Amino acid sequence: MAIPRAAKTQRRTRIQEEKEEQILEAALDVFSVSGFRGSTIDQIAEVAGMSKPNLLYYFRTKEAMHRALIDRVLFTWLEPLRAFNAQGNPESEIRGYIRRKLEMARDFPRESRLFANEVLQGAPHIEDELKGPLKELVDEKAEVIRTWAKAGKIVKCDPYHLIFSIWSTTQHYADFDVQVRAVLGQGQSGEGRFEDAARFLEQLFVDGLSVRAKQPAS
Amino acid sequence: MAIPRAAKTQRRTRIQEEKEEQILEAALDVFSVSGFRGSTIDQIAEVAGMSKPNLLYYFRTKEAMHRALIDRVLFTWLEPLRAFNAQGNPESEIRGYIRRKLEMARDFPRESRLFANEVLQGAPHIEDELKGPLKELVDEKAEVIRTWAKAGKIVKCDPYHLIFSIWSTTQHYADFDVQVRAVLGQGQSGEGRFEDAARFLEQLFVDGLSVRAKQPAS
DNA sequence: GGATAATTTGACCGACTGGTAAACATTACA
DNA sequence: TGTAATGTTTACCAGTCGGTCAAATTATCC
Repeated sequence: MAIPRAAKTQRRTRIQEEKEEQILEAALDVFSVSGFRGSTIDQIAEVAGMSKPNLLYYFRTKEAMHRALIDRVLFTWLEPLRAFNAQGNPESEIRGYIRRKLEMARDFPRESRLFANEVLQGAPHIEDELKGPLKELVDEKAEVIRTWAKAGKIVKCDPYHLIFSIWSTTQHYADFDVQVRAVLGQGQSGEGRFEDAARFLEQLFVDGLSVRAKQPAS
Repeated sequence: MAIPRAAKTQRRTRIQEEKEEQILEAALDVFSVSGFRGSTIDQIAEVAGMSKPNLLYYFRTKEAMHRALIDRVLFTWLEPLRAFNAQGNPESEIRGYIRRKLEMARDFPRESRLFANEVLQGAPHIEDELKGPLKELVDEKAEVIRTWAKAGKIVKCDPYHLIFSIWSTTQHYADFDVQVRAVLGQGQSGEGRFEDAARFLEQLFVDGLSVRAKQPAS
């Protein structure tokens, strides 16, 4: 009898490990483009090169595949914000955060789009994660930024909206990639656009928010 | 015989006008949440309070409904950018553009999400519009910004990425509304968040990019 | 090599999908 | 008021959906 699905002895066989990886890879391809409702198990099966019942042997439902993907992505997606260091230099911390987020948009666009699709459609599967772990992490880092501002190390601004704007500007290059390419045209659509973006965002956020280049009140 | 669907005499009856409006309103509700593939005609019919065949009497296919919506939204969505005036004062033009975009995110979030869903999923229905009219408009306005920078009225920066960052930061409040609310928590989730966002974005873009508050090279 | 467990598949199910046909109801207008 | 055009609905269709099942195949371990 076959019951497994990562049950019984907790230990997963080599095949289980490989196949689950293979399935999640395919699921990421499909979910990141069509969202949960718009994706079908058949599509994922075809991309994964396996039969549909075989997918359902490893993940009981379509929702279980999505869930597994989301959990994995959510964790790595917050890594850059977690690395945000209160003891560091404000300017280089912000610069580093932007750089890392932009690199993730470049190197893991599917993960970004999966997340964007989910939030865009009302986050029906991850509302708890947003209100819990995410909010706590942002609250913590916002406090750091506020402290820097109070100490005069950085211009005074709303830390939450600062974080939102860093999220949106960087993820834009993954989520709205088609639009960015269309507007930039054939010329600048190579990977050079990420370097241009990095330069611009650094100028906008770092130069714009650092205190040293500013007068107290114009 | 019934053939109409806005054919024959071009002139649309009162009923046609009303019903088509009613359908598009419902379609916007549904498409903006689930995207094209994830939405069903039955859902739209239920929201519209009409029978499915009745919808299909006014719009032959699901695609036709989507098309009609996209066309309408695309036009109004670009209005703020079109209003961007080369003769105006750079600072107030940018400020005004941000304000208008933010107001649209607040007042027409469904339209923003419809568009975001479409682009996110690879823009299969609007690629031509992006590469044509949109690109031309952006090219034109980018040239304006570049001129301002050359004349020293504004800090030198990549005009395309400036426009991208205004798009992304403002639309973020419509597209990622659930996330924004979750992070801000019960307290700041009222409409006040748009005022806070406006204040922050103005600070970031206007103060950050204006020349007068900056030293030439720190 | 054989028993046992793990894996894979084809056939299938009921619910739902986009869309059609044709009968029925309503409106506009002479 | 009659009638032709317009608008609406019920019943239906073929294809797809998520998911099940039992049989077949393969890996594992003694």
